[in-house]
Amino acid sequence: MGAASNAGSRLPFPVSAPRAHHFRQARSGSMTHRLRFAPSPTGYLHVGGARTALFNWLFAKHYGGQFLLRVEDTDKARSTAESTRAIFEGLEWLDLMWDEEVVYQGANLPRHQADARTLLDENKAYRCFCTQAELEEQRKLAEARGDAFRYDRRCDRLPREEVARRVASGAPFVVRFRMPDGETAWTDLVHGHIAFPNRDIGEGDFIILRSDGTPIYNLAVVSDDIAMRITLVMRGDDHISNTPKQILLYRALGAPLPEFAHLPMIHGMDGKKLSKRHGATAVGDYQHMGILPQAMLNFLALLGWSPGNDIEVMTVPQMIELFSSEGLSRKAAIFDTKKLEWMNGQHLAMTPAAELAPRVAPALIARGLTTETELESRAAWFHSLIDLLKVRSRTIDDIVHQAVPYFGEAVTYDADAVAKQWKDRSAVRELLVAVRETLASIPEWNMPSMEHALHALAQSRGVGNGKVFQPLRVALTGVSVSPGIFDVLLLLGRERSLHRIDAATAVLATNN
RNA sequence: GGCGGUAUCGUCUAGGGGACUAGGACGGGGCCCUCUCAAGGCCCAAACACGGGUUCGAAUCCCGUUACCGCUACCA
Repeated sequence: MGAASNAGSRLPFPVSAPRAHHFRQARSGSMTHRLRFAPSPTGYLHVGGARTALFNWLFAKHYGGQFLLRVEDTDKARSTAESTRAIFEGLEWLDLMWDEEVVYQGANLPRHQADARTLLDENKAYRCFCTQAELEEQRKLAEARGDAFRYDRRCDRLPREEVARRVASGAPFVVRFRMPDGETAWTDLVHGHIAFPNRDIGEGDFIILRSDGTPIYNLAVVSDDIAMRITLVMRGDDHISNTPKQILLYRALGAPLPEFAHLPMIHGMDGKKLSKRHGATAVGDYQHMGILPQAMLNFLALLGWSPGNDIEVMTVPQMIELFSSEGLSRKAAIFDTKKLEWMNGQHLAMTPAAELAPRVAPALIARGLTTETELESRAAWFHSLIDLLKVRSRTIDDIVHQAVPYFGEAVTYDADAVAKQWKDRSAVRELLVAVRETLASIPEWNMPSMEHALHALAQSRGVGNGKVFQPLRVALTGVSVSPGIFDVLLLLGRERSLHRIDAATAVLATNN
């Protein structure tokens, strides 16, 4: 439909009215939203993470508010500086920029400990001296009985003096949060009402502080989200079962509850969670494949969100305009690179050559085909080359590949093209000599002159245009696929075109 | 095992009780355009997981089953 043709301009449709279900409506009003993307730096920026970041960012842009970035580097064993940098680079490439200073969770250790201390002081948490070995034993026992393991609170029953004695003696302990009775529920922006009976939350009184004094994920997250005044926690739905624990922590800490939105996961083509096995899963992989960031964003946005009205190809401003938390889906999506490539082709076609040039040029230069100065001196020519190639490409790499014949003096003849189009070598040679003569004699090197001359030539020989154009195409480019023959002639220019035809006839003169 | 979540063409999805002969897109097949390749246009194949309800009427609401996914750590 009209999506592609309209994508570059204004929105060709009215934005549909909000749906009736109030739980799908984002909180509105004068308050300003604060959202965050909180990756742990244990690898590259994954497409799933990128999509989570995108939705957080879109929400902030559409509804108004801040998009923040927090690096969850509390897992010292797995966190690395390289990963942190890779995440920044991925986000920067996608242009998903954050509004405030990056927060490093590891730097907030004192506050995390203070929050645990508060909970301890208010008797909402207690010290547990059980060792991991003991706990493991209890788990095994529970499993043998066919029961779900739940911590039996034995340390919560320790007399005050005993706890004091053990602490004084330096016995290691963790801090456990005391799970209250009842039920914990919330209204999820994508799932609606979700409730957990408290007795089913995890293994009972969960640990919030390790024996080395560092916080467990759920405490660190809640402490930081409170400190950052986050109003909407939007993250993968693998966190649904963490949410009741976190809600309990907010309440215990006396902090206002944010809203929650749990996004569906992204799976590989086999329906399983995306992993290395599925090939490229890092956004950097796609950057290097020649995918445009706006196409990546567009594709990712459609995985788990739909603007309705059969709209698919959108610019970033259009995505912001159309974004709505009501269009979020609950179903896990499969990452299909075929559609990503198509999407990229759409974006390539609608992106001006001037904007594409800085992405194409480095690859051309790296291949030794040209230099920066040459490209700069022939900017208009370079742009028209890109315009001709972008519509027949799905990635930047495709453009680069197809651009090869337009640089340098010599052409490399593709064996298949030669075999097919230059089958009768002497006849083709004779034809090309005639073509050369015709082109050499046209008054001006422009489209109408060339068209007129070459059509006349074909007609006089009683053959179809293709019979002339295809052998010529091979002579000019070395391949049998290219933009229209007159565009090629124009791109190459009179001198180089004629030279290449001469070179081809010379080659054809030799037997093989 | 327990708890939670999800279920529409192969894939992304529209759908919110009657407008459904279930729409669009990718991919696949065909045709048109045409100097090749793209792009574009047209056409075809292709889905409501299953079983019960509720209702005059269910893809849509309820229950169950099944399947898949997630969580079930002193990981995040």
